[in-house]
Amino acid sequence: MDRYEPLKIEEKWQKIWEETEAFKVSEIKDKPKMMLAEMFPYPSGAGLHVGHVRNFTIVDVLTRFYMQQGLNVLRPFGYDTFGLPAENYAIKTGTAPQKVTLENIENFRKQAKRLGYAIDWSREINTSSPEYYKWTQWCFLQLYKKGLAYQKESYQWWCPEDKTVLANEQVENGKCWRCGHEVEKKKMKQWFFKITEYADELLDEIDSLEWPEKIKTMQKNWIGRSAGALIEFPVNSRAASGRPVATGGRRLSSCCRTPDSLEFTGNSITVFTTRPDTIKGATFIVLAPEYQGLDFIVTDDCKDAVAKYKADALKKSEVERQENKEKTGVFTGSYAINPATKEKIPIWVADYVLAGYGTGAIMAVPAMDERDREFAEKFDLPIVETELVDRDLYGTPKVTYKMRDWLISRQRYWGCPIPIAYDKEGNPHPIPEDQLPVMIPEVKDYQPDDSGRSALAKAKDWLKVTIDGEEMTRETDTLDGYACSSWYLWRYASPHDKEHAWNEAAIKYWEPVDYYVGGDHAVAHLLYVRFWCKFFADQGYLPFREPIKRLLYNGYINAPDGKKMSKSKGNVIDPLDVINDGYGADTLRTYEMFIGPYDMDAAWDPRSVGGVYRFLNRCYNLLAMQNPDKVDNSIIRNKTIKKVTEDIHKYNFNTAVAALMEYVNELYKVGASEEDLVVLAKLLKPFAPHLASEMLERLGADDEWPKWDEKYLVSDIVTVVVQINGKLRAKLEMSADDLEDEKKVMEAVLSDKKVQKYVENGIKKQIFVKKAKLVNLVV
RNA sequence: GGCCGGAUGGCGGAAUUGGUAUACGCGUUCGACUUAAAAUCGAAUGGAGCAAUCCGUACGGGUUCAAGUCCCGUUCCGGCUACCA
Repeated sequence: MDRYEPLKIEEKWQKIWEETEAFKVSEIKDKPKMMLAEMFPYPSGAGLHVGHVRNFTIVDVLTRFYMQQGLNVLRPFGYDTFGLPAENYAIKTGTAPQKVTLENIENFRKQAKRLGYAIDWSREINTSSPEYYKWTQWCFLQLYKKGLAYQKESYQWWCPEDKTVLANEQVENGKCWRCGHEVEKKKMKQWFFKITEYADELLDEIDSLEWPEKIKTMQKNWIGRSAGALIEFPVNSRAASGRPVATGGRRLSSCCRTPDSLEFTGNSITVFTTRPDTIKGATFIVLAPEYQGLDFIVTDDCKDAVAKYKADALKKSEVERQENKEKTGVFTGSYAINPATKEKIPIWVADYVLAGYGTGAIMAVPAMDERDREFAEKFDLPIVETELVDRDLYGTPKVTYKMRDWLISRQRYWGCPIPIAYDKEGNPHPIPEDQLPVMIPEVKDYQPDDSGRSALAKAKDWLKVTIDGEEMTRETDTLDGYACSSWYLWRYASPHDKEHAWNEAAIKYWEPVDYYVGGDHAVAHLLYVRFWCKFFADQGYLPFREPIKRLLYNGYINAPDGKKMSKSKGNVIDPLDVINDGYGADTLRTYEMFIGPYDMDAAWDPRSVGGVYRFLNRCYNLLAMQNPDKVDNSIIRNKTIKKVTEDIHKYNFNTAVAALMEYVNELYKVGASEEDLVVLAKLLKPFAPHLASEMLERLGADDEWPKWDEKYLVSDIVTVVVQINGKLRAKLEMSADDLEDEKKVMEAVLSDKKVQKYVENGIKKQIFVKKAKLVNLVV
């Protein structure tokens, strides 16, 4: 008898799939389509991780399931290749990121092929290839043309030692990750995408998506819409009517001469509040340290104190702000007039008010708001209990969002260059579309220089560009990697199109994506793709407004000890080791589907891997144990078809595998007919495609998904459960026909000796539940 | 602090949504095969008890003929978020 040798079988089938381009698809008009994708991976040097395997296998199970059902199924693959690790490696070793990236892709591809995924390899994409990022730049230009890509001064983390801007994740405990110097916030000009333009639509359409509630809620909270009002508080000696009131000893004239902004003259302060009805309780005003008109408001006496407070606040790291919630603040010396009470109320500066939200100014109602009360108590400010007034009396209605515009410029080398150049006056100009892509120049040294700009600034020749006959200097910032992944799903439809980012007809056929699977980026990426989709739909480039119909958010796989796998802990399980140890890819795949519900975290259990291997081994052994005529397994066979089909529809992959195990155990006991085995192989194929293909070949069968026949699922004999006072006391066998007649059921129940013992003293109440095949007697 | 999930044998997890708690797998024990081991196959396996029975889904109440499932309260664990006015 031959033995199950997974590595041999897998090599054979992988070769066949490769040579026949088995999963290459194109648009077929009269066939229903299905498109599935995982969140494409960053191909790190470490190669495939067991987490990738779980993610990719979920996609593959669904892919093969729908293929076997006869749909035209596209399952593409790609690589998200821009990013920090490659750049850091380049800084350390001087190796070009381009080179390292291609090596990593090569390795990743090889490993993915060892897992037998039904990928259309002709559609592979790589975000750092010029053929791809040309179109990322094109997308940027479309947003720029419509005013949705813009520049703005904003406060950024800045390392004074390295003289560079740092991303949030590069700040560790308030210190620069490279040199350890304390970082501070610095005002700098940065590029943004105006995602806030779509805030309402992004929020309102969430409910229409077949996404996990968890993710939907996270996105809703992130967008954070709240309805309130803007209320203007006149400052200092001027009341709303212009009537003079007592001043706080401050010379008004000096502040009103130099306004560079109409809104921040210092004549008034506009606050945002969700509770305009509590205005009578507003006993002071609080401004954010970065409040734009602050200089016009502070009196000379208070100037130094406020300046010091502001400087300290900007130095405060995120961590410090989190750890220390003790209220701090300083008085500006000025007063505002509460328009409702006409009272003079002091204006303070405190970092518990955020510059980026609302107007950066609040009216403090310590009687109603916990934070305001804390502040009032600490600084001995008045707390006035108050009755409510009409919401619209003193303000104008205003909706605000927690979501900010998306900061996209990065001072990094290894990213997609922003296709912009500056004239001599420093005005930005888009690079003409026919000059795309703006290639990433080669440099010798990848370390950012003293200018605080990315290493792109070192490519002196590259910097110069002529547009419409005018000499200009290129932008040296690159795009956030999330920009590259905001449109890749559409590139999959026509990955080699040289004329367009995506082909209209192909998009119309394949998309939106039917299933998207991943375990990360709940808000960032998954919000950005939705934003771009709506934008490009508005420009007429996309025929839908939501890019992803269904989202599956899978859990992580942890180390056997339950902790996160990490190199430093030395608890990483390498999926290629599992395969090469002799278990094979089918065992690995099936195990990761069996490990637990797909959306829950799970700990790797090496011994359970063996259990799945034993199961596949038994499947294989059944081939030699055929018992063609003697057995009739119609009941369990049909039951299993139904269970596995329905479980896959519900993404209950773990119980689908369990059902297959039960089926195999039964066949092992009583023997299997050819039909039993064909069905087994077909149902097994999404999980263990190599073994199933081998079985089907030997059985001479195709892989068409089997259907169950309901007639085998209703049996003639049923078991009726008898409870006494809700406790199980007896089980009776009776014919299904008798079950229809309550009288007959009760007769049978009461003639049972065991039951009789319990009902000697009479029955108070009897309940018969036909659906549950259950009788409950209350005695 | 806020929001959202969880808590079921020695372990990972099932349970048609109120109706036989612990499917399937791991582990453990016993048996078969073997000179032996591994592999494989078979049987048993929530706890207590000789037994009839009793107790069991984090804890305390409640609703119901019937609760892992519904309601109220408590504890613990995980995720996200973090002074958003």
